[in-house]
Amino acid sequence: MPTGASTVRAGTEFGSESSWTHLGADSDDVDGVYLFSAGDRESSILSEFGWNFHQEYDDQPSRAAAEAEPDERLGSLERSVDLAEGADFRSPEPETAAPIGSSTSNNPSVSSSSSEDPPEKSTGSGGKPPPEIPNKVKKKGQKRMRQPRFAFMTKSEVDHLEDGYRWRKYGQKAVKNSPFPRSYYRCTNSKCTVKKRVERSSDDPTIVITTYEGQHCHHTVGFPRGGIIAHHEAAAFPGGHLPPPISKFYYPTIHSTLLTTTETNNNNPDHLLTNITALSNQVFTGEAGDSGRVVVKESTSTTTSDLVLPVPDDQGLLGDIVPPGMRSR
DNA sequence: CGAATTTGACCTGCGC
DNA sequence: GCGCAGGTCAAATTCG
Repeated sequence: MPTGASTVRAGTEFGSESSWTHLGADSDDVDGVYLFSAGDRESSILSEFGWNFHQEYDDQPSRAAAEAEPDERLGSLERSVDLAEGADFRSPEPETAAPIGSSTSNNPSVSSSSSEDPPEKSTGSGGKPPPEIPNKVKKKGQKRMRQPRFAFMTKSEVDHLEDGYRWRKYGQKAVKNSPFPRSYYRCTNSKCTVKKRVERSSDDPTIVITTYEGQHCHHTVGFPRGGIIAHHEAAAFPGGHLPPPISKFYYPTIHSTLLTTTETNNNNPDHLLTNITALSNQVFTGEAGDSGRVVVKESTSTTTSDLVLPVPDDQGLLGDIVPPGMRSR
């Protein structure tokens, strides 16, 4: 039983408030160093990435809205979101064109795309259409709009990571060039259209790639344990309806532009190493520090900077991972 | 018995 | 237009 997470621990900050502090950036585009520390910053940081969550959540709408700074940020955000296009990580940018910058003025990509999807989803969600109403019709002439996506690469033995939401599997498909199938899940909340895809990397079977699409319109149902985290996450991701309110070590994902590879070792909880890979080919490598933070170095062809990521208490670290055999079903 | 999962079929988008 | 691959549906099956 894993306990002494010397390298990774901390948590206190998590218990209460938290936020990311931008310590500095080496380059204009690159994120600088972010420190998780106080409460308000988070929203600003989020806005840094273009996330301005203020819709539907009364919890902290004012704050989010107030601090949200659309404009410039949005650009990158949306781009990242698009880049995150999970389906195929090989294809750099599926449809970057559309959303970027277009409706950014007021609605972050998130809302813009969602506004677009709902209608489509409604019919489609159900999916597809009852035989009588071919959705082809509606699709005609209009390219299917996708909701923002976030992809996470998590090193884990478990395919389906606990993220505080309830999911219902609605399909599974064999993936080309990969011996591992891809599973499709949909949020069980009838009003929620969020979907997620889970697959294992063909390159490294130990890596689980989870792609979230859309935004939750409700709170998490709660974590198996360590509800605080869930709550916290919700805070970290304004509105809590962002796809990523997942396990603690998904923090890096707050940087929506990144793909994260988090390694969790049930045998050695002390070892929580996170590799963050930006979709833009920027490579991040990280190492757990005993200061309760994970320092992530970003290596790009042009610059290098550090990202200091918060690491929750060790207990929780593994707690969110559902051990094999413990899966809900 | 209701809910969740499995799985083959069908639909859609895209490249050739 | 055709074929391929991804995505979704929905009936059947399994599970709690």
